[in-house]
This record gives sequence, structure tokens and C-alpha cells, in this order.
Amino acid sequence: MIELMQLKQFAVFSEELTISAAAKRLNLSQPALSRSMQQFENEVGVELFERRKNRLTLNENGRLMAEGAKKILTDVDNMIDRIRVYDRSRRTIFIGSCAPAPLWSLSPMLNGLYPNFAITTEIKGDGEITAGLRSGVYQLAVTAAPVEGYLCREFMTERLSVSFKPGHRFAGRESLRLCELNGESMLLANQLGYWDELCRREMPDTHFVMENTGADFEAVAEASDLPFFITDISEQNLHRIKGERVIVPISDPEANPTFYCCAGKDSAELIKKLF
Amino acid sequence: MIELMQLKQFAVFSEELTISAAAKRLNLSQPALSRSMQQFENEVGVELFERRKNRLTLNENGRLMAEGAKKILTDVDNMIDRIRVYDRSRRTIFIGSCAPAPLWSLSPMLNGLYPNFAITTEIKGDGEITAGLRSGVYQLAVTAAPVEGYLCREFMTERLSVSFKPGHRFAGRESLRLCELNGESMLLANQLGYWDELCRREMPDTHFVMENTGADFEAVAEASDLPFFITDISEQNLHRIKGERVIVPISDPEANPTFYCCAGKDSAELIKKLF
DNA sequence: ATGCCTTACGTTATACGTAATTATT
DNA sequence: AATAATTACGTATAACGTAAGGCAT
Repeated sequence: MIELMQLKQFAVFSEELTISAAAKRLNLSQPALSRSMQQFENEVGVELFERRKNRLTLNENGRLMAEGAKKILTDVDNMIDRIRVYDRSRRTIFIGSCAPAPLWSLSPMLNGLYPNFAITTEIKGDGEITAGLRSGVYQLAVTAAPVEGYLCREFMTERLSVSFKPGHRFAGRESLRLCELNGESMLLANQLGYWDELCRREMPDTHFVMENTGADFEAVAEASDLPFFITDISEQNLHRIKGERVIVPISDPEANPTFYCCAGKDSAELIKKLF
Repeated sequence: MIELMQLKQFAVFSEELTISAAAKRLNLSQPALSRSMQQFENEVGVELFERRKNRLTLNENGRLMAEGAKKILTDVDNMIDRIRVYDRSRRTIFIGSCAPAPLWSLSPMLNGLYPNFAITTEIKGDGEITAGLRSGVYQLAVTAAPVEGYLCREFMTERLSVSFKPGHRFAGRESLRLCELNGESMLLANQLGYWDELCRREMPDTHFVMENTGADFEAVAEASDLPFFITDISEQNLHRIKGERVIVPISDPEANPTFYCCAGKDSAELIKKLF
């Protein structure tokens, strides 16, 4: 039977034009490749080469075969790739969350519960997350409200505050409404989903200086005089800055959301295992 | 590297549903196939089977792979077939002749000169043969006149006669014109090309009783009282009938044509080898 | 002389079958 | 008991590399 390795060797020869060069590229000795191609020609049952004493070239049949062989080889590669991607998708839990904080605990929990699965997370607005859950993009969704028709469990509540430099005019307040902050220049991280939407809705005139989440944000926050948001969850991350700052809670109900873990019937066991 | 034999084995397993049955169909021992499939799974790097203690079944990946494997295998088969057909077409000499007789000697000659080639012959009218030569359908054409722009050599001359029963009114003649035979009922073979056209042109009112060439025609000619055409070449074939018959030659120049072998530049060596 | 292809030959590595093991129906 | 898959083990086939030969540039 014709084998893929022979097709591969033939394809390489058709590019290198000599057995010697092709053998080198294939990590094979010259005689081995020579024999392999003779056998291949026999198995096909058709002359593929023009044999001069000192030179081996493809004939018309061979040129046709070279095209065909390359096509077969890429087809096989594509097939294998497709199956690997398919397998990966079956071994991946896709999570959509409308805020970063729930993922900080959720990801490690799932990694522990499903050690053979990859966890892919995405942060988007609450609406997009709900839509993604309904369309099947996410096996698990973290939303700011239960989703009709899906198994939902309260996961955590996050409480928003603002961190001011001590001299700031709001630094003495016991609490604030978001609308009071409208127009203020503030630091804001990227990829905040729900929080991002909330801020842009309630504080349309505020200028937000954007920074990436994580270490970048911490560094800028520490160096800057601008106020920025923290929550009872993110406090844990930003504790080093806390001392030089005054924390004022936000009293709007939307600023103290409860997040829900939601899953469809197919993934109901995800929820069950989590709680 | 993944090999076609593994794809084949996998495809067979996907149809037989057990390693045992598949191994039987593949003329392999059960353990050999079992190992081969384990190795295949490893090479793909993706789980393809669901392993229960006593039962081996395809999982989702495996079902996808089975489809893909079958497609690859048929693609390979088709490719090989295409190349074989292509090779055959390159190893076939297509000859068009305007009459049967030249082929009787030409075919054996070419078979001897080109033992690796298949000879395909076709008998058609002189015009069609010339057109076929010009369009490249024929590497070699036998025509009743040289063809402009092609290498042509006189090949043979054929002389037409009529064979009558001794009592026939034309039986005493030394020669005849074709027009004199117009209206006569005659035997005529099929697939005569030039001769067919000539008869229909010169003897439009004659009723021809058609028979296939070869043994059929001989048998009917022997049994029938009808006159029929013979030539100096075909005489050799019909010698058994000759004795009870009277042969009268036809004097029209068109009834004594010279046939030419014609070939284009690509096939000039055909002509050269023939003469 | 150098590069390229092929044949010859001894060796190694892979693939096979038999036999044994375990588990299921 | 019968069927199915896997593991273990010795063997045989095949594929390989080295060496050698022939031929052309």
C-alpha cells in the first residue's frame, strides 16, 4: 500500500529536484530515499521518473503526482488539525463574566474541579455575557442578574468605593452617589465589563484615564493624585496603596451588585460541583 | 508520522465496530490491530476511543476522524486512478483511418514497433479523419489524400471489384463503372469509412444490405446471391468464396484510391519508424 | 575531481503472531 | 463458556546506513 511518508518524500523530491538534496531534508541517506522512490513507483504501477544515468527527473505523470501528493498531505494535516481543535473545544470550559473579580476565585475553583480541562475566560458587558450564554458560547456565565431559563446561583456581592488622596474635596464624605462624581477625572482599568458600563452610564461627563488591569494599574494608581475605584474584593489586591488613601463607599444600589453563576442544562453539573 | 494503512485500519474498525472483526477483514491478528490503533491514537495526540474493559468504541473525536480518514483514502485512490488513466492516455497511439484495410497491416506494425503502447483505431469518413488529425485526436491518420501541413507517406493502394454469382447479368464484363451498379441490391459491410461514402455518393439508389465486417459478412456473402464488393486486399480474407464467384473490377479512379499515412510534427517519428 | 544515482550487503528496528491475562456477557 | 481487548515475548520481515560502482559534468 502507498504510504503518506512516500507521498511526503515524493513531494520533497519534486521541490529539491535531486534525491541527494531531498534525502538531506528528510534526514535520510541517499540510497534509502532512492529505494523508497523506486518502490513507490512500482506500487503506483506507473512510471513517474525519467531516469538518466546521472540524473533523476519527474516525467509528466510525476508532475501530476507531485501536485496530488501535496494536496493529500495538506488535506491530512488539516484533518488532524481539525480534530485537535475539536478535541480542545470539547476539553475547554468557556466562561463569560461581566466583571473581573468573580473570575479570581472561579477560575482556580474550576481548574481544581476539572484538572483535564482548559478554562477560557472572557470579560464583557452584562448583555453580551447573557447573549453568549444563550447562544452556547459559554458553558458558564457570571451575570449581574439571574438569567431566565438557566440554572443560576448567587456567587458573590461586590461593593464599590472610591479611593481619594487625603486632601480631596470628597475625602471626608461617608458615602457618595455616582452622579456626584460626574465630571471628575478618574483612573479606570480596562476590561471591567459591568463596571465599565455602569460608569459610562452614570458619569457620562467624566474623563477616565485608562490603564490595563493588574500591576500596571497598581503602579499608576500609586503614583497618581487622581481618584480611582476599588471594591471590597479588589481591596485585597490594592492593600499597599490603601494606607495613604481615603476610601469612600458608593451608595447607589447598582454599585453593590450581586453576581450570579448561570449555566444551561448541558452544563448544570458545573454549577452543582461548584456549590 | 501517520500512515495511510493506519487510516485504513481505523476506517475499517469504524465499520466493523470491534477490533476482532476489523482485524479479520484486514488479515491481521487482533493484538496487531490493537497495538496499531493505540499507536495511531498517540500519533494524532487526541483520544479517539472510549476504552471499556471489554469494549472499544469511537468517541466524538473518533467519529470525526473516521469520516476524515475515509475521505482521505478515497482521495488517494482517485488520485492514483487519475494518474494511471493519464499515463495510459500517454501510452496509447490513436489512429484514425478512412478505411479498414490499411489498419490490417498498420496495427500489427505499430504493435511491434511500440510494444509498450496501446493502439486504438477508429474508422471514419475521410473528412472526419482529417479533422481529427488537425485537432490532435489522432497521432496517426490514414487518409485518401495527403493532408496539407502534415508529414504524409503513401501507404498502399486498394483496388475495388465486385463479386457476382456466375449467372448475373454483369458477370461477363471485364470492368464496370460504379454508376452502372446504381439501383442494384448489394451486400455491404459496416464501418467502411471512405468506401461507404463513395458508394452512397455514386450509387444513391442502391439498396445496401448491411452486415458487420469479419466472419458475419463472410457467412452472409457465401449464402447470399447478392453481389458484393471486394478489393485486392480483402480478397485475401474472402478467398474461400472466390471460386464460386466472378470478379469484375471497378474502373472509376475513386475506386482505386491510394491511402496515405499522415502525422503532425509531434508524431513525425511514427512515420519515420514505419518506413 | 566532484556530484549524483544505483546496487550490494550486513545490521538494526519495527511490526507481527502466539500465548497468556483480564474482564464482560 | 464464549467473546473481546490488552500485555508479554520471541521471531521475522523490512527498512536503514555504509560501502562500492558507474556515469556525467
